[in-house]
Amino acid sequence: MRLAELSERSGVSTATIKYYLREGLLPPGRRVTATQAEYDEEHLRRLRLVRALVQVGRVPVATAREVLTAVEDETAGQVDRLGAAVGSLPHGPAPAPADPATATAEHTAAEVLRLLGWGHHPENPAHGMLVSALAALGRLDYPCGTAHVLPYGRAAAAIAEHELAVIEELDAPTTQLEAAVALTVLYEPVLLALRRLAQAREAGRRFGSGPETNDDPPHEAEGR
Amino acid sequence: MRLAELSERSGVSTATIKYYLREGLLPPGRRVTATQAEYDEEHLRRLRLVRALVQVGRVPVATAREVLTAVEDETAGQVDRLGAAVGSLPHGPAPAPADPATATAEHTAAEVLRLLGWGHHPENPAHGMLVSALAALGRLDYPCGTAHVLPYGRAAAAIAEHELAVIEELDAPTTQLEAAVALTVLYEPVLLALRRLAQAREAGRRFGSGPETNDDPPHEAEGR
DNA sequence: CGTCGTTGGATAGCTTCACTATCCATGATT
DNA sequence: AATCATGGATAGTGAAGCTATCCAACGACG
Repeated sequence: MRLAELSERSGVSTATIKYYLREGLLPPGRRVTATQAEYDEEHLRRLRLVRALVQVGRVPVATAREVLTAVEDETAGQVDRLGAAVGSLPHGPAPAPADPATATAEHTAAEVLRLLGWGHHPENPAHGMLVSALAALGRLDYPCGTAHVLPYGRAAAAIAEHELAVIEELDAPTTQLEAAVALTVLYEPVLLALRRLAQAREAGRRFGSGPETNDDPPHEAEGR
Repeated sequence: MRLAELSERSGVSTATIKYYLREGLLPPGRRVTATQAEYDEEHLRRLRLVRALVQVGRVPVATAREVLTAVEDETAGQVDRLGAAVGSLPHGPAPAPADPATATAEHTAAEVLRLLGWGHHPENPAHGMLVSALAALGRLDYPCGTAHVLPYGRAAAAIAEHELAVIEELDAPTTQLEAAVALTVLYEPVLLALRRLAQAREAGRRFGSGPETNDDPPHEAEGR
């Protein structure tokens, strides 16, 4: 298909597709003449993925390129590629080094990780993300001790277990890697949205607002 | 204290503080002469809060103003103010209205909320956030059915329950509201970072990477 | 009292990001 | 052959989040 058709089928303007091509987010099309190129279904899929990462996952364009490059890096093993890809995702500012709040946060983080039985991996960008967020909370005197953070860790463990199970029963390894990254990014807003909805419900329940909703979940079992 | 001291104590440049004053994120100082103003501890605290929301919570400056304004709106009840404040937090693009993927996502969302026994609140911005994320997943043929989303919902419920308990045992009502907003925003990176760490550990465990860490947590029981 | 550095308000400028619009040589279509 | 579409190169746009410059009024000091 031509650029125009790619644009129509994806709902992305040709100007934007050209921009993504320039930025290396999409591989160039198969050159059919000196001035025309041909794109296939794979391009369409990739374009949709990029779009989802950028718009839904709020990943910067430059970062998306890094992430997708890491996924396709043939020279590394699966786990390393996944680590590299997820590691280049946005992870906020680095923690302020010489700050007492940072020191406290480091300590809390280490303690939580120990209690959860995950090792201590300060080289993981997510660790810095955790520490700087805890430091910001500490600086404002908000509760952020081990006991406060642990429930989040337990919830995260449950989620990760579920996610890895889902990923394992997917198709090819390449697809699997891409899927792992896509699910990591695209389920973030799902999780955050559900948390906000849960908060709203819980706040309503506790402080009694407007129309009460049913208190017990009606579910009996889950069916894929 | 003067602007310069406020700057020094917060680590934020005077230029940036002036910018926040202009944007209405900080209330103006007490004017002591025609050309000089005096700031107090409350300003310092507020500045730190703004900084945390903007830098750690990735809340746009304009949005932070709306959120903080809503928190201080004396004309509404607690739950409404909280709803207004959290509702003006960033929530991604609105779901594409005439898209089949959106329709499927709406259905999944409704089903999940039903199974969890939370009502259906399409007016909540978090609901749109949930639907557009699910739609993006669906468009890419990634698993996003009810059974896949439900575990996130359960995790969110556990988290929200913990959070409301924490908020309830805080001080004054005004502080409580501000705390609710701050905790909502500032625990987002905590949760996401822990999820990524949990994923990394789980991936390592399943696909056997590098130095294995202890498999059982050293704690004895969990307190849900 | 005059000088000189400091303060803080106003204004304009800068940088990054994510696109978007224009040009134009070539190629396809009628 | 005449006209329209394609796609690469280049420059421009607008929002966001600061940052730098001016400048009149203060205020501490000699």
